[in-house]
Amino acid sequence: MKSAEAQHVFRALADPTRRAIFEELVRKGERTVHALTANAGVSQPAVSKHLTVLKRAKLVGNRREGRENHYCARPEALAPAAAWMKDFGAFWNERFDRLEAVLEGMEK
Amino acid sequence: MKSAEAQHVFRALADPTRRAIFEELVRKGERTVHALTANAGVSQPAVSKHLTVLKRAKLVGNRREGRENHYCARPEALAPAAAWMKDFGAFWNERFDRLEAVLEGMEK
DNA sequence: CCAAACCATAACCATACGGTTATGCGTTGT
DNA sequence: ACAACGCATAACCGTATGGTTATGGTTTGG
Repeated sequence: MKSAEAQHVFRALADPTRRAIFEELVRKGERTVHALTANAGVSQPAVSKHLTVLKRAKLVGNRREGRENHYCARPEALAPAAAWMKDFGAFWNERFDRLEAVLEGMEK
Repeated sequence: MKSAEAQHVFRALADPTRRAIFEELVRKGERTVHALTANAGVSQPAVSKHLTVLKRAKLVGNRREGRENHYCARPEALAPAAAWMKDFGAFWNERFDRLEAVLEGMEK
């Protein structure tokens, strides 16, 4: 099922440091681990571990280039969580019917 | 900031048992702790603790009636998480700009 | 009135989690 | 060649988390 993916996404987003890393990748685009560590407020190994969790949720991708590892955000991976909100967020359904079509496009 | 609320919501949704409880409340409406325990797959105290977490995130409300405690879903509380997705889900913004205006109505 | 029902809290336990420092391995500049 | 860099992994640690059983306080049915 898709809810299995949603689990990884929700779990990944539950940590503020992880969200901050994801946010930086969304705003600034591709980033090396070194660059991310500078703003993360935690050690480099901690950043690496967070990136592993984000990658498991498919929220980030990486591109190895020599000794550098470039990570980028994959916001499409939010889709499972968004789909869950669609199904169980009555508020969402009421006011954002248009979203339905959007999410269907995402499924495939 | 609103992100503080988003933290509680994301944290609450990170656990599958908690999501299941929320789902049941959304689908079946108001429910007692006893009724929720029947389908939760965990003990009654566990359900009570999950409900406490959900309540902290304002995802549920409760109404004491004699010895029974009736809980109900408050899907509006998903809004902070939805807003976060709006801000950092570039995929959505790109292809579904219309969503932005709608979400702004949500903020207030 | 008294036993049973409903629920929350307490006390406890194993494990997961987020963080650290230490290390090691490939890569790169000089 | 080799020192320095970039990153991941290992080893470790304190605390949070999710679960359990035990308990106790109201409330209710008979």
